[in-house]
Amino acid sequence: MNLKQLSELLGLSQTTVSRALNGYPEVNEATRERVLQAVKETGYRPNKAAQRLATGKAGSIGLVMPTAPGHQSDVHFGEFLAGLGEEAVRHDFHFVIMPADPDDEVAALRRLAISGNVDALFVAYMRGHDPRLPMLKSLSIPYVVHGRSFGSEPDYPYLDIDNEGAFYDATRLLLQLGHTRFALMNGPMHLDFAIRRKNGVVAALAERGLALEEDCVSHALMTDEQGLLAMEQFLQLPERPTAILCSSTVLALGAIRAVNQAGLRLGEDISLIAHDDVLPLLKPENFSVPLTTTRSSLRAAGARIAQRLIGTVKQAGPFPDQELWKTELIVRASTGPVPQI
Amino acid sequence: MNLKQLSELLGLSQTTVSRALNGYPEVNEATRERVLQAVKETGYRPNKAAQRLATGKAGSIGLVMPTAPGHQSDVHFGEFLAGLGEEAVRHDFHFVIMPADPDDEVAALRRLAISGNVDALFVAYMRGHDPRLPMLKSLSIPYVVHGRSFGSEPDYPYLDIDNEGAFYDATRLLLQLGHTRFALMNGPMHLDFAIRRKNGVVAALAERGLALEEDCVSHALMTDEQGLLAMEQFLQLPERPTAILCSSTVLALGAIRAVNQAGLRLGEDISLIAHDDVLPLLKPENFSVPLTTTRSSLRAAGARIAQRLIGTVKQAGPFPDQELWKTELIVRASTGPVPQI
DNA sequence: TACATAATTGAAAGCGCTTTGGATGCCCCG
DNA sequence: CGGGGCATCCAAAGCGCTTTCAATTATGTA
Repeated sequence: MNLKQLSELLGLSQTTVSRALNGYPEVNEATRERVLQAVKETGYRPNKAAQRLATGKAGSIGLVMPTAPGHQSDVHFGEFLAGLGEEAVRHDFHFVIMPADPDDEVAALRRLAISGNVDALFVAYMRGHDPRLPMLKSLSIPYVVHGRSFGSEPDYPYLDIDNEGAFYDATRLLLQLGHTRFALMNGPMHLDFAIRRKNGVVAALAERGLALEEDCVSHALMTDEQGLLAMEQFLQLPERPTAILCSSTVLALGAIRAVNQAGLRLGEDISLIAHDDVLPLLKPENFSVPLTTTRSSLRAAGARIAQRLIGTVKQAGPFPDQELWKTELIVRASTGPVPQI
Repeated sequence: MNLKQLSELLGLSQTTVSRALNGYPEVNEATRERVLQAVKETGYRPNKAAQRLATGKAGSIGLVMPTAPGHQSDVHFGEFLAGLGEEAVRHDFHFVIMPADPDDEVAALRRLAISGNVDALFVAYMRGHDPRLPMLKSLSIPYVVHGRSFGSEPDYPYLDIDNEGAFYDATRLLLQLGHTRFALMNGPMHLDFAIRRKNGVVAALAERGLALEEDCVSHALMTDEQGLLAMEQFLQLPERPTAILCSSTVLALGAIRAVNQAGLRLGEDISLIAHDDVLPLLKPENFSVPLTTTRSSLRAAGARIAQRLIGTVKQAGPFPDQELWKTELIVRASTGPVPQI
């Protein structure tokens, strides 16, 4: 059933039927009723491809999903998508997800943008000097970046959390508790948030004349396995750190295992603060020793970005181009005063 | 830059350019070269919407993502998507994800199918007598179901794991270890896999003349919180179960916390077997007491389903309509002989 | 009553691509 | 030397929708 058939059935022109369906005012209410009724009876649905071709609007936002046979799927991805979806469903928007080899992201994003398949793009996993940025600027499709790109002029639309501030605050708390030996379990070094978090730690330490030693920093994928390995390394250092900053609750999971296996007590021998993306799976308050965290909801960020993206496409008022969300520092039991030796 | 412009630039007809691009044989090799060269220089990309309208092929597979403000995002979803993506990227397929309120899934799926936006559908989270099945059958779009629907004639294309067999085997192992008091921590009761897993347990117990008491079964969302709660319930029963079957490693996470909090030792006082979907985040071998599991990779299932879906769309040979994957029973340290009292 | 104005409806022209059904020119063979 | 066969190429007709421009009818006013 297509528009033509439907309009013939009703004895109307395609024009009128189309207008009736799309809520244009210049159509008689009685006629509109008749059309709506017929739609209900026939189950007619407009062909999206045709609609898109005619209007240029796709009703969809596009994103690239890095994927490859060996590639760890990212727990955060699902949660973020849920946030996007929460908002998208209200506007009858959908997502076009282009899976792409992590090495091919720039090209994949480009293909997606030019395909005409999407109205707007969402971009994440930002790196320093991210090459996608100049490419996006040269295109004329709206986009919002989740995160930022260190080293690039911040003149692109983004939503980010204050990573530097979060880790600065966390470090200060630990300093106030008397800790002096710090370690940082970070995400992959090339990612923007990792750079900023490290800067936050370094800045807070510097205020006390302390430095962050190279062997007290790990950069790794955010899995619990890597957390375990990194913590094991830290625990073997001659000057074992007593304060750990951790870029994810997932890393913390492994780290805590290492702490336990070493016979140490979390919150007493070792203090740990992790960044919490509010993954439903891993609630810091549910850890056997509840975790002190810097918190910012990934899901909320997703919803907000969807709102901006969709709003822009629908030309619903201007949105702030740059947003920087503060994180909350929530103190639980994994932090305590530095142990007396 | 569109086809028309490109062809004018080349002094060729749209027909020829289109053919050159799509690999048709009736075009001079020299001409094809010229076209390809021009494409490279101009950066021309065909408009997907137009292509789709003309061919009816979208190069995409569609899925519905249940989502709502309160709705827990499912850890398994991301992993499954990664599996789909792994295969899709090879064929330049993408996904169209329609977020939908969980109560609106049937309608959402229908909209998605009729939209012309997708070539094939993927369907999951099957329930008993699932209403989506008759709807899908009435449409003429290819689809593959992940899981099955208890109570419906199994004449639809699916890929499922042998849930009943998995839990039957797991239960038998525990029986052999001498356990007689069993409990089952299951997923939501209306979901197909939950029904089958329960059946598996019941069947194995029945062979020994044992029954599964009602208060030894929990049905809940598969989060660690629910795992904790369910286990706490079990531990308070007058005849405390010594053998626990668990539908997910996520549930197990919470369950083990409850076990520890009660001062019991996993693998000694309490034996536990969990089903492992091979989530990268939660490796059973990394639990403080490594978990005995029934294993089946969600990611592999995703990849296989994508393969079938894309293969069907591309008419690349016939695929088996029904596939039932066996699970592996992997014994680790969370199971042991029944404790002597 | 006559005419300007508002309310409805339609015909037809795209949107950018694929594909059918010819054309055109060239080579080869009888 | 004429026509069949082949290699190339093209004009134009859709695919199913939106939207411009124009036509028709109903309404109101002087």
